[in-house]
Amino acid sequence: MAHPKPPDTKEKLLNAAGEVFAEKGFRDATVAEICGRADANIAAVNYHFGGKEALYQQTWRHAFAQSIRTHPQDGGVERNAPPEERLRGRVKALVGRIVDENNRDFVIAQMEFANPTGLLAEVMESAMNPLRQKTRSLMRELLGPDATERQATHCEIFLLSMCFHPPLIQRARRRMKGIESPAVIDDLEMFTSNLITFALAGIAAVRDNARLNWDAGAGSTKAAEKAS
Amino acid sequence: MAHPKPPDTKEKLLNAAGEVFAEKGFRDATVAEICGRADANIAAVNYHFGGKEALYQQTWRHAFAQSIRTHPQDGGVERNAPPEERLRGRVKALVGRIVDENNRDFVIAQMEFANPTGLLAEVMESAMNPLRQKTRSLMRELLGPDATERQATHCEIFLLSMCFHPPLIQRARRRMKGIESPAVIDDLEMFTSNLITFALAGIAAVRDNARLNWDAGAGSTKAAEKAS
DNA sequence: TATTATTTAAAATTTATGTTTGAATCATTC
DNA sequence: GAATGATTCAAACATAAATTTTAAATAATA
Repeated sequence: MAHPKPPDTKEKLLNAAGEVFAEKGFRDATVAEICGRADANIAAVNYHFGGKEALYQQTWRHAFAQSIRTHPQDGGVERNAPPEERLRGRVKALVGRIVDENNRDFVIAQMEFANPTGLLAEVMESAMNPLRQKTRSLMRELLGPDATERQATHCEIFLLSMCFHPPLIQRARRRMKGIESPAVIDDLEMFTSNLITFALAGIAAVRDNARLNWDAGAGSTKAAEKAS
Repeated sequence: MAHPKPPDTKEKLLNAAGEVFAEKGFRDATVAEICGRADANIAAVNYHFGGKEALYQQTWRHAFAQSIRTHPQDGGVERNAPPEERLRGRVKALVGRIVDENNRDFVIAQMEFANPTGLLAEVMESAMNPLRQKTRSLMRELLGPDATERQATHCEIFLLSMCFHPPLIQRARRRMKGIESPAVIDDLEMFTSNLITFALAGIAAVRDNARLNWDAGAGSTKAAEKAS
C-alpha cells in the first residue's frame, strides 16, 4: 500500500510554513515561499495538505504541540507543591515558551487575535482551553472561597496579560530596529521573578478585598456580589 | 484663491478609513471600500492624501487625537493628588479609551504590533512617548528610590499589559461570535477597580523587595543592582 | 515488475487594486 | 457673471500575483 520511508517533505513544509506564517501572517505568506524554504515543489502544499488553509491550521497545531513539548506547562513543579510554587512554575514555563525565539504558535495567535482569519478559532480554542482551565483552578485556589467569579476572571486575565503582552512588545521593538530598545525582558529569570512577586501580591490584595465582602472597593462602595 | 466651504470629504475619508483599517488592517483594506463608505469617488484618496499609505498614517493620527480628546489622560484627577489616585485616573482613562467601541487607534496599533507594515512606527512612537513618560515617572514615584531601573520598567509594562491585553481578548471574542463570551470586561468600573487593587499591591510588593535590596528575590538571590 | 506515492515544471485560473486622466462640476472672487 | 481654481466623477490603466491544476516523470515498495 506504499508507505515509502517518509521523505519528511511534509515535516519540512510544516516547519517552513511555521516560519513564514509567523513572519508575515496568513494572507501575506505565499505557498511559493513556503515551498521554497522547504526545498519542495510548488505543488507540494496542495498534494500534502490540500491547500493553503489546511496547511495553516495544521501548521499551528504542529507548532503549538512542539512548543508545549519544549516547555512543559508545570515548569517542573510537583503537583502537590503549594499553589504559589505551582503558579511560579506555570508562569516560568509560559513566559519561557513565548519568549523562545523558535516560538511560532504564539506569534501566529497574536496575529489571529489582532486580525482574525477565522481559520484558527476552533483549533486554538480546543488547544488552549485545557491550559486555561488549569490556570483558572489554580487562581481559585489562591483567591480563596470569598472571591467572586468575576474577580477570578479578572485576576486570571491580569496574570495572562503580564505573560503575553511584554513579549509581544519586545518582538515588535526588535523588528523596528530603528529604535535601540531598552529590552523589556533582558533577563528572563529576573523578569518572571518580578512578575510573580507582582502577581502574587495583586492576587492577595484582591483576595483580601473579597474577604471583606467588597467587590474590590473602588470609589463606589458596591454591595457584595458572590459568585453566580 | 478658492477655499470653498470644505465639503468635509477629507474628514469623511478619515473616518471611513478608520473604520476599514481597524476592521481589516492596512493590506486588506481597499481604497475602494473606504471611498465607498465615505460616499466619495474612488479618486478621492489620491486627490486628498496622495495615496493609500499617506492616508493610513493620517488616519491613525486622526483617530489617536480624537480618542485622546474623548478620554483625557489624567482621568479628571488633580495634578497634586496622591500618586495612587493619579494612577487610578490614568488607568480609568486608558482602559475606557481602549474599550470604547469607537476606538480605532488602539485596534490599528495592535495589528501594527502583531504584523507591522512599518508605516506607523514613527507616528506611533512620537504620539505615545509623552504618555509613556508620564506613566513612567508616576511609577517611579510609587516605587520609591530603592527600586532599580529594571524594576520600574517591569512594573510599567505589567501595568500597561493589564490595560492593553484584556480589551484585545474581549474584542477577539466578540468577533468570533461562535463562543458565548463570559465577557472579560462586563462592568468597566469593577474591572478597573480590580485592576488598580491588583496593580497597587503588585507595585508595593516590588517596592518592598527593592527596599530589602533584593532585585525581586527569586530562587536565586542576586546582589542588588541599583539604578544605572 | 507492477503499483502506488511522490515530485516536477509549466500552465491555467482567478482575482484585484492602486493610480491616473481628462472632462465636468462646483464655489468663490473680481 | 465670467474667470479661476478646487473638487468630483466615471472609466480605463497598469501592474501584479498567487493558488490551484495537470500531466508527465521519478522514486519506492511489494
